Amino acid sequence: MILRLSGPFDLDATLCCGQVFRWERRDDWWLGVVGDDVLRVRQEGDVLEFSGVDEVFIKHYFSLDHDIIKIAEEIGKDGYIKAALRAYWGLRLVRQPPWECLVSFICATYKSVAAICQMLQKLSAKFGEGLSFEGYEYYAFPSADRLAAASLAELESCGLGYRASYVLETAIMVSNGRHDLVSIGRLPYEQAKRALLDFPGVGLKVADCVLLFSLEKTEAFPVDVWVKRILQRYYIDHFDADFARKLATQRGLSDSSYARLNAFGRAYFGAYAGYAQEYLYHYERCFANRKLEKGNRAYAKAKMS
DNA sequence: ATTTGCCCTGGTGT
DNA sequence: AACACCAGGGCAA
Repeated sequence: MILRLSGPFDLDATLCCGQVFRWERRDDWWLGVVGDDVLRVRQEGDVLEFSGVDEVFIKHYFSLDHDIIKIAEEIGKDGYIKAALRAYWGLRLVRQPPWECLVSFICATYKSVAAICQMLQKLSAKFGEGLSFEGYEYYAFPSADRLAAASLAELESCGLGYRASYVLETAIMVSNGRHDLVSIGRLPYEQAKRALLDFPGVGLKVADCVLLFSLEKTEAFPVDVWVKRILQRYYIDHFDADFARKLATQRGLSDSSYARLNAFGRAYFGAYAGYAQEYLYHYERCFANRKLEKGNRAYAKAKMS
């Protein structure tokens, strides 16, 4: 099927920016499993070609209803974010199934993206329902019920390490029906965040990722080591000297420091702070780090405000 | 209220 | 080839 895009969209950036882990490239197609559907997509200019699902699904999953131009005007507060917007223009948030998203980011702690992909792949192959699509075998992401019935050893065999018990306990909580992700998603941002913190393995950062990537809280602003670095490099003037020194010296990121950086992101970028976070994050990881030398980075900073 | 050490394991670079 | 090194945090002491 063919869909002519009416707004900016960059499929590659959208799938590579660290929000999803179960898409793979085969030739010039992207293949993914979403819920119980296997689908493939490719983009050529303003034409999106796809199969496996209908147009309504594609528009919803890739957030094609979001007005990127308006969002960019709203979050484009300075030269640095504008450069990121330019570099990956058309990057969009994906509306992921909440359960898979929750497990993904519980598994993501202290792991590289490649390792996260592998853990989720093993989990799906071991516990997920088999789905065949155009001659290949795929697996749906296992339900909470299925994972709740798994043993700790089985989960560990998927490479989860100490995350196995977090996933198991979380699966049991969801499976019991006492913690419903859809209901949590209906709460306002702060309340939904508090509710997510009940799950073992879910701290402030994981909660913000789940809120942003699957519960449609576009104001969520996850702060990981990359975002912390970005804020230190380009936005440090927005914080007092004491806090700046604290950020530079403390090893990880305490809850209070997290809360401050997170609050800044939401106050500064506004209702679509999550979009700002994704553009900044992807830009810093893929573009600024490699292609820009220190001189250019200083240049980018000089262009701010 | 904050800080510190530990958690498992696979990917990546040398 | 084998072997450090460490990664997109959370938790408990």
